[in-house]
Amino acid sequence: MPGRMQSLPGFRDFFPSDCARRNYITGTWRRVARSFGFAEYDGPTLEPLDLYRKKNSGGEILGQLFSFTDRGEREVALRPEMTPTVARMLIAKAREYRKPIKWFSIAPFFRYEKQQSGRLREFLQLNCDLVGDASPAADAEMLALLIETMRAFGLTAEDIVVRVSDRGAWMDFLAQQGVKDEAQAREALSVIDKLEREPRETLEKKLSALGLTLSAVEEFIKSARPAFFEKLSGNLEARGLEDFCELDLRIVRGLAYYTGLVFEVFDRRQSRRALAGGGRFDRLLSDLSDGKVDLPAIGFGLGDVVLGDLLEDLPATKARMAAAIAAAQAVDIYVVVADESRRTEALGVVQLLRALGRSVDYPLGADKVGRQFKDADASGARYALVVGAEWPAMKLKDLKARTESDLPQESLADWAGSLQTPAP
RNA sequence: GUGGCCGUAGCUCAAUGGCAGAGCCCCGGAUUGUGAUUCCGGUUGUUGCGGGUUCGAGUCCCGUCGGCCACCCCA
Repeated sequence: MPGRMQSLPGFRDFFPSDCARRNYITGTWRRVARSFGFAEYDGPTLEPLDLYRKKNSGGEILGQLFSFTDRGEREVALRPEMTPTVARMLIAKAREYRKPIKWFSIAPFFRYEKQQSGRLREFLQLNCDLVGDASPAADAEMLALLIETMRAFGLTAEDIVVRVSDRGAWMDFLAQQGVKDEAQAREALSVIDKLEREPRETLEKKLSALGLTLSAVEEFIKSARPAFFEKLSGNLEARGLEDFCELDLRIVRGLAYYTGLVFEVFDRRQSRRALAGGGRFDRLLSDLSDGKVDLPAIGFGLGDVVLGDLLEDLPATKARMAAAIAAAQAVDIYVVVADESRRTEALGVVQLLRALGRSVDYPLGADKVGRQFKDADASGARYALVVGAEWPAMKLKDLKARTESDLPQESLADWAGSLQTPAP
């Protein structure tokens, strides 16, 4: 195959079944976010490169940008994350919205990195942010939104875990240990972030350079119980969601702008990349607006790639997804034209059913009835409506129950109106 | 970006250095008013691409592109 005919590495074609799968995921995201009273927003796919050069993003993301110079000599980049965009939007119009501001977006993002399991160069992400409320209740609400989003796919507390940590507790600990400088604290957190990945000697060496010891760090992780966690647990317990959350101070996250609560969602069974991550960024808006807008905020991102892999791997979530995809691709009714001389009447039936909101398919040409029933079956239709010699009556066949009855023309609209519309 | 494994039909895969195959899918028929399961027939192709070794390469070698995995980091 000629190279130009292939999609670029890390980019996906969405054939109808892939599109149905994608819509299942994004539709579920949207439904749950709206159920929490969040409003959908979006921003440009292409942004000025400077938006990511400022200190708000982590350093690593700069090296992963799809960037180029446009025809107007502007340096631009495809967005690698939503937070800088939503921060700009919030700073521009923070005063127009009652607080707390609860916004979500579902959008494609781009990162130039070598693709592998769970990582592509273009991916979708749900971003949810709650702005203008620094209370633990706001933290709990965001965690509940994240958990409910996962639950909506059929995931349980046995499948996934939200590992919760607190950068504030870490900063207190570091200050207590004599790490006062902010740059040093950030350096220490990046070492702590690698606690499970690097050999002990390397960690010891890096920590001692900062005036810390590995044993003190490990003791803190083991025994510290930040006060906020009890409130969080209580709040989630009231919703029956406490089993999803665990305190795990090993989570610190790479991005520089996080200030307090941070969290990541993991598969409990397999070692997999994080499904979602987020945290509190109470100073970001102030920093970016030079103090003009000073609002606390908490948010998270949930990507479609690792989540999709997990949903495929678990039998229960896979079956649920397959059913949703089949339903999304099916039509409600297939009209069988059993007698070509009744095609005019059949088209009238099709037109009426569609006007009543049903999805309807039918043969464009004079196919044999057997062929039409095969097509009806393949279309996923629950019902076949046979228009033929008995007109103005029709035969109505329930393709699932394999039963058949008569349907007079005058009853058609009532019947169509009585059909159950499956939940989206 | 660095390293390892892999690349055969639309899909899943087979073929000791010796005639490129099977199943699924798709198309047609058995069946001119009844679909899940049957039976028959048909198209699957520059073996990712380019070079090399060889009488002969899907198979061995080199390069390249693509995929998977690890590192890095993260959704």
